[in-house]
Amino acid sequence: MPDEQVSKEQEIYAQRLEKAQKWRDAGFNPYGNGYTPRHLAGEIGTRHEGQSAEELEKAGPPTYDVAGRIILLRSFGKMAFLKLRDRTGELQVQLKKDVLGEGYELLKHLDAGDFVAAEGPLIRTKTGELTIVAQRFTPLTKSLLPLPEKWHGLTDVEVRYRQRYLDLVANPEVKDVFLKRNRLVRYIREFLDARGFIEVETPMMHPLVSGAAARPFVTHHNALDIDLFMRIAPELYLKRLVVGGLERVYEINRNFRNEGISTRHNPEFTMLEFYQAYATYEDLMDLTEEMISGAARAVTGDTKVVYQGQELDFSKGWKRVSMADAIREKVPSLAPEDFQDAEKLRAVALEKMHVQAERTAAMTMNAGELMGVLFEQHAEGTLVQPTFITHFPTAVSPLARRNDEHPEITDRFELFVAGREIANAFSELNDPLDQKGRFLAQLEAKQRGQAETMDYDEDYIRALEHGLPPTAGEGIGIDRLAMLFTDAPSIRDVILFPLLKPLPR
RNA sequence: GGGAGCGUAGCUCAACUGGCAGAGCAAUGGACUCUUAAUCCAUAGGUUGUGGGUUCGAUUCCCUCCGCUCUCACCA
Repeated sequence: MPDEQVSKEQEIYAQRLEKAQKWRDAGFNPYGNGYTPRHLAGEIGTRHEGQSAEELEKAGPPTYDVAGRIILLRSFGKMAFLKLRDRTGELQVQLKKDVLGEGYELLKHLDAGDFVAAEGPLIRTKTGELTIVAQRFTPLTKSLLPLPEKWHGLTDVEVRYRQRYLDLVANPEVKDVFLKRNRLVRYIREFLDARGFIEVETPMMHPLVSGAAARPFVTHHNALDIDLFMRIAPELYLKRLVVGGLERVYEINRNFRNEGISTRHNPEFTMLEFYQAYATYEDLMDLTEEMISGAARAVTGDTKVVYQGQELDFSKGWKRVSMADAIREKVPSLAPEDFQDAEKLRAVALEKMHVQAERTAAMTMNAGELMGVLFEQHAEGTLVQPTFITHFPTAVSPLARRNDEHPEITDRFELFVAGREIANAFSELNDPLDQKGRFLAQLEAKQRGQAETMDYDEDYIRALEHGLPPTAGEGIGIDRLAMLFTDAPSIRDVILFPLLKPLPR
């Protein structure tokens, strides 16, 4: 590294190291520990919100002791204002030479980004801002790197995701997103706990690929010398627990799918899955309305939520439409009986397929699979308001119970909002012989070249043979729900550390 | 993986048709005891993502590679 060519960042770094030394010279460890502030910025602000300068003065100004990061620093020679931020809010601190005496010299060695503590009486300044006049001032942690610019903040999305800590400092609204996400998850836990569900944790590393149609990550255990799959879904484990008598269980945890990344897909994402014995998929539609409309209110304050410019109404009474009807609404040429006719469905599906690989795959699909394709092609994206789509083909529902009247469809629904799948639920298939056949059909689909298929899970069949009570289960994508409630255009905005390609070196 | 776009100072952004790389904030030195993007004076800060090519001359045009964004495919 050439000595003459010192970058700006290195220059600031060196300057700040020197300032840290000045702290030490003044008797303060720039990386010390053990200071416990007695008050919080936000609480002070709330408590004295309505009080004028005179009222504060008359009552005898209360003394407060706060600590936080300096996010703004303005010096006027013999006086300076700092703005401190802690976890509850921001508060201005005034440093005065005539109050602090020698201690005021430390000001020269402060930067925006440093952590400090200040103690003193609370006043209102001439411009009306609540301000602690520091009588005691304690530097706590020296920051060696400069903060992003105060006015424009940090907008480079790559830096925002890679260095989320900087994003949180520079863009306070980011914190609100994750507070809302936290409120969402807490609401769901309280909702399910109140209904007698118990929260469990099932394996993340699976010997088999099961529970969903997706490509897995493969990992290896050294001591056992076996390959394992990062789970794509917890489904089969949770249902084993229902077999064991845990009649209402849920898990909120990560799933991993080795697929593309987009504004709606992160390789690891958070799913709620819950299972309720003696319930049907129709019961779960009611429960889902209750839970999600309640969550909308708990998180945003209203059941009407504006997402990317369009109002979504989560008030109960959502539309319930069969998949066939949803397709027929967009493709009127299809008659109800056509959904048994693979050739007819294929002809319609091919109209919208232009990639050769896609067309080739369509050639071997059966009627049920083609119906799924047609739904995605024509209907899915148009479902803006919360809508339950029901009666999924059995061919694309390997774990769902067949409908009693129509065995080619299942007792299943998915919830769509803003054109996206948010939830997937069904009455569980608890007939072990039928389940065997469905697993075999998955193997057959794999033979045909479908990459996303489930393995045959012998132990799961054995569990079913011991008896799974009539049960309904559901999975809800927490990240996507969080997107809707925080008006986030990208899933990366609701995941603290989304997966990015590592930078070279 | 395909397509489109982007990458300039620590941050936010300029630089016309190819002609001396600039501003604001941040930084440094100075003035200032009530600021709210404080103000004023001065100073410093760059291998224009990387590597190559065209050209008298490249931030600008072409190609390689790296990263990001959007989009299609896959999926939730």
